[in-house]
Amino acid sequence: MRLSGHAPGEKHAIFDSLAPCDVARLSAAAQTCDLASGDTLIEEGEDLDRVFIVETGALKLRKSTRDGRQQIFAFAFAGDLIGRPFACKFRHGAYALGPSRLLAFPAAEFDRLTRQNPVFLASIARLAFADLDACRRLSVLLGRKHADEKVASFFVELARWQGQTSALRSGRRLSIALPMSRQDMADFLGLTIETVSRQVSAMKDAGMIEFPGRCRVTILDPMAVLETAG
Amino acid sequence: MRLSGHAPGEKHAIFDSLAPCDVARLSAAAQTCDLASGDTLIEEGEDLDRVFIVETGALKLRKSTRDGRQQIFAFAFAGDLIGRPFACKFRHGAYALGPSRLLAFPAAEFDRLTRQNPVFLASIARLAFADLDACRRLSVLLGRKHADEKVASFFVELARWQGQTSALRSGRRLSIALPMSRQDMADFLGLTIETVSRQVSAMKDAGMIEFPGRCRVTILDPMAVLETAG
DNA sequence: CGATCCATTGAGGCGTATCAAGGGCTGTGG
DNA sequence: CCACAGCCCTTGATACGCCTCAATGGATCG
Repeated sequence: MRLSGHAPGEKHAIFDSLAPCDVARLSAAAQTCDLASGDTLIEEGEDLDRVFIVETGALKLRKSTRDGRQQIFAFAFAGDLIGRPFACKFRHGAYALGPSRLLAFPAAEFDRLTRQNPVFLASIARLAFADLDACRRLSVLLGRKHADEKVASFFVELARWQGQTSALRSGRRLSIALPMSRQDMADFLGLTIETVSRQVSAMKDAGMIEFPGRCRVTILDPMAVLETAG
Repeated sequence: MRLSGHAPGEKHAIFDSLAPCDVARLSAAAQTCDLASGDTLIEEGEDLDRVFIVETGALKLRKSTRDGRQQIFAFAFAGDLIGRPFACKFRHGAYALGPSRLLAFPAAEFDRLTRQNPVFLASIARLAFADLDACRRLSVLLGRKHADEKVASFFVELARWQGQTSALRSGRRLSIALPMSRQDMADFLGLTIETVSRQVSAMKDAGMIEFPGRCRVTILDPMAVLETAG
């Protein structure tokens, strides 16, 4: 995986501020980590001794209550960072949605970079603020939206995660990868799998979406989806 | 307000990394901002041309849907930062819960400090990560907890906001300021005011809490509250 | 081709929202 | 100091949306 030389828009442009010697040092310390569908990358409460960059595939980030109810608050796609500096424990689990490959860096090495390279630190801070904005949007969804709005919002977010927001807003039909199960959608939206299924069927019947295959969704009427999302 | 010389634990220790000349420059640019109960500090979508530090009082941070449903995702107390670097718009409104005093700094000045002082930037990043953790806890609450668990969790968070977490976990009775209305609690918990009122009454009847006055709550049985919070 | 897992659909119940009325602070003015 | 007004807050009755439980349907993989 390239650690530098990315376009400014690309997600892991975070490494572009690094000096060549730091890139070399990081690359030397990096380990590749392959996961199969459903595999656990980290469990809630595990020591944060490594940070990860998703290279291919997708993961879900999830917290649980003591009695096993689960809430997904984010999905991680290629280029996304899992882990952070200044922390000693993961406060959430991370699980592969499908076959995925990640790069793992020692947290100590990562922390050193944040301390020595302010531009790198600024990139990390920007990521944190972006994650915060996403989580606050999720709060509005979870606290104040109805099931139909939640499911429509899910497809809007799905487009965003894959850099398709402007394509969606253009109003033209749009096909997007859907690597997560109905259960994952339910755990993200604070619903049950049955309610998600019913709402998805309703949107299908309304001609807003269709499913060319299990792992793909086509937004037939982006404007209607955006409108329903609220 | 002192901008430096704080104990490491204090919230606005973020300014402690600043050189004396930067403190002087910030102080010179700072304006005091007094709000009465219910006043608007900023509206959703407003230009982020200033950042604020809460000096006294408390505020609610809130997002709304187009049709007026509201979700509070955080409260800001003395020492808390409202605003951020690297941004051009507020994505939320901020409203005073009671008489409050804030310090306002030009965003440009604030941004300059983050660029020139890596230790200051690191403090801001730590704040962002702390806010992110809080918002993720809120996601679990909103998506997966029942009304009774939500209200109990609210009192746990209330203690946390006021630095009383360890006092709460000690198990001894504890009196905390409650500057927000039932409506604010409802808007934070994703409930209606009536449901909040019913759950609060149930906790009162169960001997878990009591109200010495409208703006104060006494946790009579911290262990029961923590247990109910889940 | 069958087994398995995931998704869909249906029936019924529960929890929270909604609608409506009454209670009790709190602050103000007589 | 008391009376009154206004605003929160509380409590009750009912409705509705989502959850739960149950069975069927359909895709994927051995």
